[in-house]
Amino acid sequence: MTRAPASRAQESTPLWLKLSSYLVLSDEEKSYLSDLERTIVREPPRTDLLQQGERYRDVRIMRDGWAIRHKALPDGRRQVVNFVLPGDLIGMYCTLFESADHSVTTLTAVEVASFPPERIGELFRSFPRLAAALAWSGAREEAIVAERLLSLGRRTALERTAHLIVELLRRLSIVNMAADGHFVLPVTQEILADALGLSIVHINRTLRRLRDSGLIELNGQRITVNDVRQLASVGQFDELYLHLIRAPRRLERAFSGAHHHNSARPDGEDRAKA
Amino acid sequence: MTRAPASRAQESTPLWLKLSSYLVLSDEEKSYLSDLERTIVREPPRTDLLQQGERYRDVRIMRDGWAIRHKALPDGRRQVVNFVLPGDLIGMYCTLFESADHSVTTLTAVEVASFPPERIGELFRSFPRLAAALAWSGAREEAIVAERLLSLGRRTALERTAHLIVELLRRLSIVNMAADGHFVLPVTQEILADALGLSIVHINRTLRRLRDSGLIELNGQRITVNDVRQLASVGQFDELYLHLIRAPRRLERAFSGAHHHNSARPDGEDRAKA
DNA sequence: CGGGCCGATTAACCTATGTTGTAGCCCTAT
DNA sequence: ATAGGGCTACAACATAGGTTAATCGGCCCG
Repeated sequence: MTRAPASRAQESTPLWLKLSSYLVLSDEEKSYLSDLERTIVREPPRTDLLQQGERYRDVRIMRDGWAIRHKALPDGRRQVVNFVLPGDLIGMYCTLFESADHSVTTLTAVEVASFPPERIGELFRSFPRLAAALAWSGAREEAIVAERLLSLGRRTALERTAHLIVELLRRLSIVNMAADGHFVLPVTQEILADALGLSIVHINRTLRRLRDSGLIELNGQRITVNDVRQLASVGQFDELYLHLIRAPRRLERAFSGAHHHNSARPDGEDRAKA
Repeated sequence: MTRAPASRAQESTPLWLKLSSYLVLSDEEKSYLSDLERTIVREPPRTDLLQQGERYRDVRIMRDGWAIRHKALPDGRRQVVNFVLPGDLIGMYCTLFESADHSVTTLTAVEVASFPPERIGELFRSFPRLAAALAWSGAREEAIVAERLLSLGRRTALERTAHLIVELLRRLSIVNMAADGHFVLPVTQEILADALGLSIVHINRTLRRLRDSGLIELNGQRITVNDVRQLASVGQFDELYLHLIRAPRRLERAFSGAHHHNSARPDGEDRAKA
């Protein structure tokens, strides 16, 4: 996790890790990013970071902890749209709207950075590659929601559940929060049910089936995936939609020339992935 | 709806109509937009404009006709993610990805404009308000998908169906394609089923119930909504998620002063914005 | 030590929705 | 006009998943 190469030893934040999986960014871009994460707030579990119908203010970056993005029907039925993990942005677009159409609620204690939306404009003007990386992150978020739509519409309960577990595993490993198939899932079965469009009882049945078949193990909030490949196949998981591949060449080309790097050797950048 | 104040009388394209519902745009912005729609292609029904897994090229604007954005599982099960209506963009973000994670297929004969992705960069530099309007459009698209997720996860078949009909009615009226509650729905029941995560038989039953209760009428592809209010209430439709309200004041404020309308040249890269 | 609450678990039962199969309609092609 | 394809329609039956309700184990708190 520690990574202090140059004189100015910045930590690698989850957002940085995530964006780095897409574009190799320069030290200058890194320090701008870490400046965006300067203002940090801590919140306890079960706090609303954003409420459906509410007017919106700052953009936020999840640095540590979990949250859910969810929507509710007037009669209380609820759908979890997505999980907000470290490195994810909250309310990136809400500035464009008069009010939010979803809520964001913390599951654990969290650490979030927040900055005023004007800085997005500044970023687009001065750091086009960073801007592209952020746009990528936003587009990926939509792709995840679309894939979940496919799950709810066309996958069975077992498939959906398997699919979600593999997705979380993949997303968490990018930010170094999962190692050899196990991670902490700070989530009640009710929330899983709301994420997968199932009843709480049926999620329970489904998890039992997955456990009985030896595909996963659960001890408290720790989940262990014994055979990722097989679980992925049960869930018809195809990671294409996560777009984990580096930026396409044509895009890199579009930026070369626009990009003024002095310290960031596009080749040398040893990625301290692990 | 006609709006040709200056010498150059351009037609109002659907995209223009849609963006106008969000921001009042200048004539200059309008003519840049219509320049983007210069290259026009016509395609017959059942044509793939984009295929899952395919590498992506140009950004496209739907000018006339209907298409669907859909994803498929290896075994053929399919989910329609969204309907692409006139004024909608296709593959706006796909440039950022190596390959597309969904397909887009025409339902009717269509007319689409297409332009190379580099122009997006140009647009962001020279026409920040237009850029914001496009970003709004993209964000709204995500909001629609999230709302559909809520439908599939938590609404019953009847509710979902009612909800979708009201949504289409609203979206079409923005681009002047629906009048007093009726519009053309160029869609088979199979496609409706794939959009709502239902079987074709059950969609049939559900439409029958809606017809029997007098809420809608169907003659061929023409659908008439007799009582929008009641249909909306059946579907628990709350239009908040369509974000049809004009841009928030704070955003307008951010742009006033930033907006320089006289030089549309791509080099007008002066530090706009506050 | 004893309540009380929250979440997980399971059983028994129920229903919304899926499946299969058949029929009819309305195009268009020949 | 006839045949075939695509779509709608609907009946009969099957089942995945929902509902209700009861139990159990932690954990907090007095």
